[in-house]
Amino acid sequence: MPRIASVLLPMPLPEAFDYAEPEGLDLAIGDHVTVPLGPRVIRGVVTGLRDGTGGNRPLKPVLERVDDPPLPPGVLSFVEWAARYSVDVPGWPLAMALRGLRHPAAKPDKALVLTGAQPARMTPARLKVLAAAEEGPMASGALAAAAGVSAGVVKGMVDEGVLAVTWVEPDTRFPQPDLSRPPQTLNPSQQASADVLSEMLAAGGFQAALLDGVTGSGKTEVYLEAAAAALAADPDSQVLILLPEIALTQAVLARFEARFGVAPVEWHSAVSPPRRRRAWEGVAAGQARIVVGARSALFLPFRKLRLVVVDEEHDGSFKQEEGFIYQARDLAVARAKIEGALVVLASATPSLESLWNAQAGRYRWLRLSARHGAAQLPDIGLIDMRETPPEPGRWLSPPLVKAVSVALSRGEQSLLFLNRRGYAPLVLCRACGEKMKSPDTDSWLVEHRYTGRLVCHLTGFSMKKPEACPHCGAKDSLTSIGPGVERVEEEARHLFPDARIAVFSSDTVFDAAGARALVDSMAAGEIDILVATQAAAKGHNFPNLTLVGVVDADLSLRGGDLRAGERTFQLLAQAAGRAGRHEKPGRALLQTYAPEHGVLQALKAQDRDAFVEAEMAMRQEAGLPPFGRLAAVIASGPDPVALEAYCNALAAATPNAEGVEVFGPADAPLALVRGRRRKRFLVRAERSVDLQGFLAAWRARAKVPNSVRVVFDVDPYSFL
DNA sequence: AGCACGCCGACT
DNA sequence: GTCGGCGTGCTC
Repeated sequence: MPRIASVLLPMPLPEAFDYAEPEGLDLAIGDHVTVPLGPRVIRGVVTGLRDGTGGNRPLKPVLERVDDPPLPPGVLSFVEWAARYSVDVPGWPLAMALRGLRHPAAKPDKALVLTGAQPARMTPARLKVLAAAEEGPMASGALAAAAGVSAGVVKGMVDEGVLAVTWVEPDTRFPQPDLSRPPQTLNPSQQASADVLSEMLAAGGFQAALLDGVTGSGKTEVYLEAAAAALAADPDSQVLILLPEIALTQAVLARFEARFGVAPVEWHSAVSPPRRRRAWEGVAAGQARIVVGARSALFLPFRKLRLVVVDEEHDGSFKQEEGFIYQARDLAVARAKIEGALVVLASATPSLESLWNAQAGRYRWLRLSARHGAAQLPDIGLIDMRETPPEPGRWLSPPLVKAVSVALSRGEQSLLFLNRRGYAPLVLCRACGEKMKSPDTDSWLVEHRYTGRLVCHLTGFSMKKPEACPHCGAKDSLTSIGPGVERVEEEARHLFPDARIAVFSSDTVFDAAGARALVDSMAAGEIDILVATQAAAKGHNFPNLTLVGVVDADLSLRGGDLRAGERTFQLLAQAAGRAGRHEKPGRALLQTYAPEHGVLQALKAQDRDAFVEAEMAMRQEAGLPPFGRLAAVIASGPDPVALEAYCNALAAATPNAEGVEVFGPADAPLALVRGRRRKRFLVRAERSVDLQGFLAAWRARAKVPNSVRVVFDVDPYSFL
């Protein structure tokens, strides 16, 4: 009976294509093959085999099997799962899974072996060569060096037929971890956590744990012992440690080497293609047993993955925002589930999602107690705006202004954080009290002075700021109420005319390059005061930053960007880490009208549990993650008219679904990227809703015109 | 993603 | 009169 092979190709095709299996090829699932696709020949992977022929339409045949290590079944399931989760084609995650194979396999090396023939004349030098050659095949240079003779001696023996050329496979094996090394000394808290992880490993099957402990509590030692346990339990088991790309430093790798006697296998963007090939093959062969990598290491072809650790699991860089969009922390859990492995999420400031899972008992919650002398949060002060208010029409209170000027006088940097774009969040008429609102929602229009417009951040509606009140007709009566970053910048320039001041928001920074440039400039000390909505997003490290002023702490607690509060907390925790290491102590000042509020008290008291509880309550009330689910749909294109038309069509095609709300289209966070205008929809769904199903149905309903590109982003992280 | 087929401007 | 621009549509 002839067979049909389903072949998945690393391309944006909606599904695997069927090909006829040629007689005698005897394919297996996971095999790499080449297949004809239209006029060309493409590499793909066999994902299914079944009896049959093409039927009415004859199938093209698989051309040949490619001699690369087959993809293990877990990877194929994972690829499929990841595609559905991300509402994207399976070809993209497959392409990620094949990323180690772009470089050709290592070719065999030339080596010399003894033929058994005796040399016509024996010399001391030749004797030494014979002895050295006993060790096995060796390259001629290495043989001469081993024997301590010149290359001429070796060449003479080859000419005489005493040595012959053979080809040997290059030794691409990785050295094995030394599991006989003594474990590290752990404190009781660490030991208890390590013991629990060992028990979980011993129990086997998919399980998840949250390893939760402040900086300095020794999370790394704990998961290193878990790794040792996983490796020792089974000689074929493999361990994957995921780290944020920036954390993959030599110092971190050295800790692994110190524990296991060998360097771990590295996998990140800076690894060269030949090394990637080697790592990929080592992982596929089950021979690379400890892999330390960035998020894309998740797609490696592990055969017997027993432990996955996501260190700094709260870190925003685990969210891949371009190309194939995914959240590596979430996919790590999925991969572990597929492989029946233990997944450990580790952080000093866990994401609310993970804490929620821990609270619900889905993740085993391991809390490490702080070590003596561990870094504390920075000195956090609350400024009661009722007691020390700013001057009318100003937003920086006297204590904060003083702190900034002290930092300036010491040559240190300040960050003024206000999570609000534009100049003023509200414009109203002094004469009649009318608030300027968006026509189709009830939300306030935000004044932008850079552009002179009033903008609705939810729907994208915008209008020129009118001269007269549209309601009562009074002239020059429109007043800007409240601060945005533009207004705080204006005030800072007024207060500190000589300081170097920059603004970081999506209105001043349009693309990744701009963001990079501004962050670098800040890190290099070229900015004294950074007014920012966004800079805290990805945990940048500014060594000379000693003052963080939160202009409106109440705002970041009220919502807007759902992770604002979390990031504020993480920012402060990060400043704390520095305060412990530098001679300059970090300091945070939070301006608030409600210093008695639970979240602020929790921050001031450095009580994370109280902070989390309050934050959870707010998310729950707003139906935001983890209590509800979010997705963004971003459409972009060079032609604003075509883009607008497509967005309208997409809006009209919104499937009807219970428990799902769709907002937009509005201008996207980065409204202009490389000449392409961007629009965004936001989708909010209840947890019970099949969000991916909804999005897939929606995506299928509107044909995308050529000039427009659409991206579906499940669980988005960028909001500004 | 590639690559072909398909209809409208400046050139050996 | 042709060569070629890249718009759109398909690839088992």
